[in-house]
Amino acid sequence: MSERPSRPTLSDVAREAGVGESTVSRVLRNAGSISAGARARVEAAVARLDYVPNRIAGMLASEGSSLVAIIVPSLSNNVFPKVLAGADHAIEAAGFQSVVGVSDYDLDREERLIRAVLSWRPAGIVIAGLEHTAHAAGMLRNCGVRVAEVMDIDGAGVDIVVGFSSRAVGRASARHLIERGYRRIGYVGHDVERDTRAKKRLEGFSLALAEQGMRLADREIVPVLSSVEAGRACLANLLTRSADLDAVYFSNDDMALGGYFHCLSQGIGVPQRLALFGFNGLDIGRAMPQALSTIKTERFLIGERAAGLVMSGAAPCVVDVGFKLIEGATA
Amino acid sequence: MSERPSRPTLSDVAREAGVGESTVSRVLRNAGSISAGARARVEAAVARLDYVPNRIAGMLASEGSSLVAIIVPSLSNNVFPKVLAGADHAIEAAGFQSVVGVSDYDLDREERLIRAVLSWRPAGIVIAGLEHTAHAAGMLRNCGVRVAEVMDIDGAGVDIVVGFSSRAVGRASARHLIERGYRRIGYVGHDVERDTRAKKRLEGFSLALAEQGMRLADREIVPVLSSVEAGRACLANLLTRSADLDAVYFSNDDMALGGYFHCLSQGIGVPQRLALFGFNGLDIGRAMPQALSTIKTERFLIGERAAGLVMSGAAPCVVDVGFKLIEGATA
DNA sequence: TTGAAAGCGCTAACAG
DNA sequence: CTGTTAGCGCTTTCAA
Repeated sequence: MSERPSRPTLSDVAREAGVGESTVSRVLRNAGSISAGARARVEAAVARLDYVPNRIAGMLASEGSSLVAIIVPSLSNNVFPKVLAGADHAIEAAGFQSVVGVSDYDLDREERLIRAVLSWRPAGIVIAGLEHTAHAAGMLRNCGVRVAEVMDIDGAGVDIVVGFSSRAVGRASARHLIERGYRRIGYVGHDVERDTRAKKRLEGFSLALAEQGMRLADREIVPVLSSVEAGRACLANLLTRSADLDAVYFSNDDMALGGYFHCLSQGIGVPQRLALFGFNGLDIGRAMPQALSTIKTERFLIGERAAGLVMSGAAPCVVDVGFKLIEGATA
Repeated sequence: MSERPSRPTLSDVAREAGVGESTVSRVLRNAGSISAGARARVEAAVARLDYVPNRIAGMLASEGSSLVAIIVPSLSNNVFPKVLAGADHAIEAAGFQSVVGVSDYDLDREERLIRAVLSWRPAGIVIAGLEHTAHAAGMLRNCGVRVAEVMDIDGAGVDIVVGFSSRAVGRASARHLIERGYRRIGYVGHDVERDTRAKKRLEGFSLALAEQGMRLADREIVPVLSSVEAGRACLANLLTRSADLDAVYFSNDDMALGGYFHCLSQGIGVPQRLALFGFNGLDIGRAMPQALSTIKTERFLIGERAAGLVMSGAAPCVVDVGFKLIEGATA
């Protein structure tokens, strides 16, 4: 049974430096005013003991958390890692720490995650989307912690909301295709039940078509996460059914890239024979032989802004960061 | 000055339920044995007060952390988000929480992150790579916290190491190309100074060439993060200099995909005229018109294993999860 | 400018 | 099975 040589504590430092505990605490936090001598002695002691403050104790004593929770549905494509990176960037810059949770697009799991992170008494929560279980929404509303819901502004938020309108994205996409003269438009998408933002894009898209007296000619939706492979397979299916489409709207760039690959391998001319339109504005789209026509959003910025707002205690608000239509060569 | 209606505490629950604090603590943690009646009363009180335990206090009291820190260099391509997802999966399953840090491939920043997460007294640290500043390595060694270094086993680890040999990856890649008869092989890569694993792959690759009396015919390296666009531009540059190459080894799949796009747009036949070989085994490679020849690694698994090992208090070890060469259609 | 002391909310002996 | 009682390591009055 060996004694675990537990780390030095603040009172060890105080003893070593020959000062009181509160003095050590003050120099560590740069608070109050300390004499040069005391400060020097404390700093020397800290160095000598290789002291690392225990923020757990600090948080408990001060009631002030310096953790910010980030809850995202997935890390499998580039979208949420970017949001996470942006949020973490702001969080670290503020001297806070990120605690993350991944819900796998499962709202019950998300609820459990919220409960779990709440037990860490975070300074704030950044969470993707506006849709939550009733209970989760209640917790977010009443937990006394600032929350920023990100990536979607189509709906009612609990507190701070930072994102863009998915419905507007869908509408803009449809208008672009219509303007370009496409008339027999199909849709290729992934799990619309779980990815509510993809669903909203499709709603906006359909609405804009309807405004012109048009409608989707056909659609192929697979109940899985988006992926390049899924996009390729889906477009293949769609075209066997509806060979006469002149354009396809994809649920996102990954799916669209898959569709593009299908066209390449089948010798389907893009966009003459078939136009393709995506969503996200991933960098990869710009490097394709033909730049992908898509809509770009600022995911890093959204994460950064959201985290900044929750930490700064801003008033509840809705920040629409907008989006940008990229006229590529595929539509 | 309004009173902040601070959250109910465990002693509130105890009072409400008419039991002692430790009883509440026991039912909350499922520890010891409690009478059905007491348990019921406590549970009712918890529900009535909407009580959320304060794990900050819990950690401080029990000396047992339930945070695990994950430090990665980047979240910009799919590689580390996958590792993170794997680690987080194991961490959540164990009832722990992930705290993350992103070092941006900057070792000084990484050192600061280590110091920061250490102040949270995590149960363990999962960190990418074997290379750290001297000071960071010292902290990892002496902090009394289990650490798992991931994604690389070519070098000396501090404690637990989970990954694969980048040099072996490079060697296997070279052997494959040699076997296939390629003789004028070039290299296209990204920032080798910061991405030490890419550097090790290149070393292994060059070594294997040397064993056959061969050497890289030419190389094009850009001092930026890898990206599809960088890969495309680099290959273009390389080929203007060395038009007679018959194969190119890329620092990873993103770069290789960019190279493939260049070939497509220039009508360069793959692999007849130019063979391409990548690294990572991203899903996208399988959906390309011609499947990308590459080496696949299990990133989710690596994160999961690493987190599992640090949390379970396994003995220091090196776990080589290996890799798999994927014979695609590009080389 | 400094130190002493009282907690922060919880867990972990230790008695009953 | 259950309650009482010390702390965990730090911050924060409050005096000095």
